[in-house]
Amino acid sequence: MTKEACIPCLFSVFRQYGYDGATLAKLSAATGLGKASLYHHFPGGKDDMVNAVLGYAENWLQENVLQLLASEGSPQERLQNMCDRVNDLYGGGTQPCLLAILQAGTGRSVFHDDIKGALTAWIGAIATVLGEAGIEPSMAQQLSEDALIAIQGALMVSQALDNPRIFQRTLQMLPQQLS
Amino acid sequence: MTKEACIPCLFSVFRQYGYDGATLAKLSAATGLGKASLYHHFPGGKDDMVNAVLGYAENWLQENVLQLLASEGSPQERLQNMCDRVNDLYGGGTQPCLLAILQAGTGRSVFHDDIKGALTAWIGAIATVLGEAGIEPSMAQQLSEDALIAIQGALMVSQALDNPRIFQRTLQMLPQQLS
DNA sequence: TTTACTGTACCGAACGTTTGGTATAATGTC
DNA sequence: GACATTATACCAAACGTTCGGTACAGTAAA
Repeated sequence: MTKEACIPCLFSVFRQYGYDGATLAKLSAATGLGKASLYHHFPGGKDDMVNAVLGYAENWLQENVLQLLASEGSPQERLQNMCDRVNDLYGGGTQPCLLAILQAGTGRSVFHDDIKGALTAWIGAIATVLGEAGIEPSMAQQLSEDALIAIQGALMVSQALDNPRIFQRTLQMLPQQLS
Repeated sequence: MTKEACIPCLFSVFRQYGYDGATLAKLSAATGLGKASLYHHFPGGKDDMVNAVLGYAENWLQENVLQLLASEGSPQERLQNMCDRVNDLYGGGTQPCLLAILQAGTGRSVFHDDIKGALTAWIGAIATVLGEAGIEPSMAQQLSEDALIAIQGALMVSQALDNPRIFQRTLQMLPQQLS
């Protein structure tokens, strides 16, 4: 098990249990590595692992969402493609958001800047697409924020109500709602 | 310090740090009570405290939101009043949501039914108002879900971006967006 | 004297972390 | 090719700390 290969395992534990809930025992079981082996790859401990997982998530976002938003095709097509990727990312509304669970609560603020940066980049990428669709910048910014509000809110409500359809419906309405 | 009086203190700790992050040391410091005193009032330990805090929150919701939605006045007025209360509840977008932080992550599911019930009641109360405004039931239900999606999503995005204005703007647009 | 409540001391268990060391494969040296 | 050395990946066990929780003596009020 190489370091790169075990990061997705750590990712799934952190996004399911959050920082405090993700114990070394769970992380060890998920990766198949002993605690000491985890410390071999991540000398900084849990914080080091979270940083690696956040980098992994940001990289995924960059390659699967941001690049796609900046690619060819009509704005409507690109937004629709983004929704498809987002649906995969969150398991059709059944999987929590890593950024959301690490952000939850104002208590821990160590990873706040990372989360803020990732969300800002995401919103900016959508705003650029909307700008290319002829929407004025301030309105494009606001609509992009609304898009992420809808995604994150629908994720929370869907999981609280045990109803992934709410999330899927929200994603489905998103492209036309943005124009 | 009576039992009732210390519940708001427990509330603020749980909604700031979540279940795992709310240690007995923090709960003791916030209430000014020793551990023995906390266990005198809440023999069931942390779970007991969370249940009390959830009951407190549900009661607050009932008296400050649901009753208001079912009161007199035009639908628009009642929805506007709800938004004002919600703005207070979440400190203008600076305070996390207890339900959201306890719901975060699929790991812990002990309080899931409580959270689901509270959210369902809230959505139902909004849907009733929209019904009285002449909106057909299925559409009213969907719009009400969208309202909670907007509230919860805006709360998360606002706090991640350090920008409470996003939350306030969302709340401000909510009444007209529902009709 | 009874009842309600609280502070102190304490417990076992679980926590994140460190230590000491093994197995293996690659690298340098003769 | 044979051998010593180094680097990497890994683990069992233990470390000190903090966790949630308990036992008990003491205080205050009725």
